[in-house]
Amino acid sequence: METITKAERTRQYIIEQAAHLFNQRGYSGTSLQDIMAATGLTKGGIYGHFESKEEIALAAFNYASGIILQLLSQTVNAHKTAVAKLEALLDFYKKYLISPPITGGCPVLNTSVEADDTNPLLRASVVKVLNKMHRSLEYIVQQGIQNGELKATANPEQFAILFISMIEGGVMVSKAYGNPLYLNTVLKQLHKMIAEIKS
Amino acid sequence: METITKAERTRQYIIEQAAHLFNQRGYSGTSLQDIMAATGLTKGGIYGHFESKEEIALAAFNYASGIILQLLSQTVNAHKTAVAKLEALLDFYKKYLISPPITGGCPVLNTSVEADDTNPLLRASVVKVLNKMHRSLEYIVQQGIQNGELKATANPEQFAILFISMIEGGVMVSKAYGNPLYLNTVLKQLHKMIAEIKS
DNA sequence: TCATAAATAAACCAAACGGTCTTTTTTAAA
DNA sequence: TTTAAAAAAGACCGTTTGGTTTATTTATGA
Repeated sequence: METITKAERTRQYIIEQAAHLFNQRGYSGTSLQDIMAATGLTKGGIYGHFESKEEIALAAFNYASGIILQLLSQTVNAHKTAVAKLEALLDFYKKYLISPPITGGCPVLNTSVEADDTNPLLRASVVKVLNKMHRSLEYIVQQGIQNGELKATANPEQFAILFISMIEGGVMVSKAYGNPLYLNTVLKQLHKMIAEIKS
Repeated sequence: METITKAERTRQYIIEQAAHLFNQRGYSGTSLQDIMAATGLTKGGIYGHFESKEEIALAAFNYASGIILQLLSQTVNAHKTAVAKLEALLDFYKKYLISPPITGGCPVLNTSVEADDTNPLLRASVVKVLNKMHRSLEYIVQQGIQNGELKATANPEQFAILFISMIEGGVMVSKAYGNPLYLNTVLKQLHKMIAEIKS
């Protein structure tokens, strides 16, 4: 019989609450008091599950990025052809600003910007997630080429790079403006770019 | 005779030092102690010129974004044709990662991500700068169309949106990876897109 | 050169910070 | 139902936070 201890549940609960806080206010911008208020736990209760604020932040980022990766994976696996997979990803991001899975926008983007100059551990986690996204996109295009679905001249790596950069940029600018126009325009352009590599 | 008081010089000096700190560590991640250490001034010396940390942050962002806007303006004005202006901008950003004008990457990107959920004043400043960039790009394309240099079917607003989003995204991902590949690939794509709207 | 105003240093403040420790409460197996 | 173990509370720690105030130094126009 598999036992889920209270401790495991509480630890997970802290991670979930903290993930939303960190994603909105950043690592430096989130205090233990904030986490205490969000969880309803006291400092002792929290530090029974983690031994530092940084450990919470790391776990929170892994949780948040894990959710995104899982949703992306579901989206991709729900379709068979490369083109359908890619278009489904565009749809996924279209809904991103309206109802983000984690409050505060893209955790990869947010964490990356704060951590790249200051927190090597968090930065390493960000790179891992970006790599997973990159490889997944590259694979979709590669398969599409092998199937004859996409032109043999299509460049999987280049496509993956453009896909990720454009979407992250679109999310960032749209979030700054509080207006989905930027992301939507980027998504339309990506739609065109997909059409161009269809064989 | 125009007098530059010591106070004005010191105030400017504080702004310049703080701009680099804020751009690397963020607003919450930068303490008064950090600014004291960077300037060599004590708290009293600093607070003689500013009345809060937020006022320093605002001035620092305006300084940093002002430098970027000025460099962009110089780059644009150094060329006559729309295509030359746009290509010069790509060149400018190609050098961006190697030798950023302000340490820590793009102040618009960095400030936007930290401020969008937490600091309305800073967020408003970010939006102003993005608007200036947007209008400037739109104008270049509009002029290019009027000159007959660019196709009449070119969409100035759409182009401006893609230009900004793609570059910001490329900068962010390249910075996270510590590898210029992402930004360079985005710049190549923008080069293609410029070629496509040439008449 | 001198007086005055500007600029800075340094001591000081309360509040908030991340983190620890001991006591109390809750959980869950016997 | 008892009891040992696990979890949480809450008081406490030293440090750092942003910010103020007063004293002293430095710049500057008359």
